[in-house]
Amino acid sequence: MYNQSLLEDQEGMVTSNVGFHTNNFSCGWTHPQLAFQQLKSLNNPSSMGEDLACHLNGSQLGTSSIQRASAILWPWGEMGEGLGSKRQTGENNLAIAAMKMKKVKARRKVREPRFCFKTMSDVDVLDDGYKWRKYGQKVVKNTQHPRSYYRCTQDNCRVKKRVERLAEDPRMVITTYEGRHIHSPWHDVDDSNASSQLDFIW
DNA sequence: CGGTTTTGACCAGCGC
DNA sequence: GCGCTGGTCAAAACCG
Repeated sequence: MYNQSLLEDQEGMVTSNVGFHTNNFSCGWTHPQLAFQQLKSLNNPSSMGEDLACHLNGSQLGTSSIQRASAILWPWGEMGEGLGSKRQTGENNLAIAAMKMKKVKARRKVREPRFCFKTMSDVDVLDDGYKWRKYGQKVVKNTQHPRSYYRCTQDNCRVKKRVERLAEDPRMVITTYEGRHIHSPWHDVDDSNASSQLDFIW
């Protein structure tokens, strides 16, 4: 059901502001990777490799996990298409950044898949099941909060993520993932039973 | 002592 | 060409 609406809107979207809408789509994701898994299952298998963004609304974030969330989903590559009327929003600051990155990546041949989560949280770094090492921090223009850069600690895994707080609402944390893990989450290593539930790589 | 974080320097892309 | 900006590097500091 959602799959249908996603695809129809995705194809039809040219000028809408934040892509296709599945407002208040409820789900019981407990981790960002599960959210992504859900996202992938909703999407057309042929487009599973596309960059995707996941905007989590009203999530209750404990110290380490998202208990529940509603979501607006949109393909990352289309986020910049209809910025016109919403240029002032935090969502579109993100979209503008995405558009800029798209340009950069278009020049460089390799374009890693990306998607982002926007969550309300006191903590900057969500426990998404993977281990990350911080490799940089940067103050981004027009924001009072620095952006942090992380890399997956696993050998040969080149996944990165950026973490920043929304200027308009510092309670909101934007986590952007880039690339796909070539290994299972650390939680799986600790608990082999969990691997059957989190059996995917992104 | 090994892994992680911090932070200033450096680099590449973009706009003017 | 130049300045601005975002992303990355790498040495030093920090921590368990």
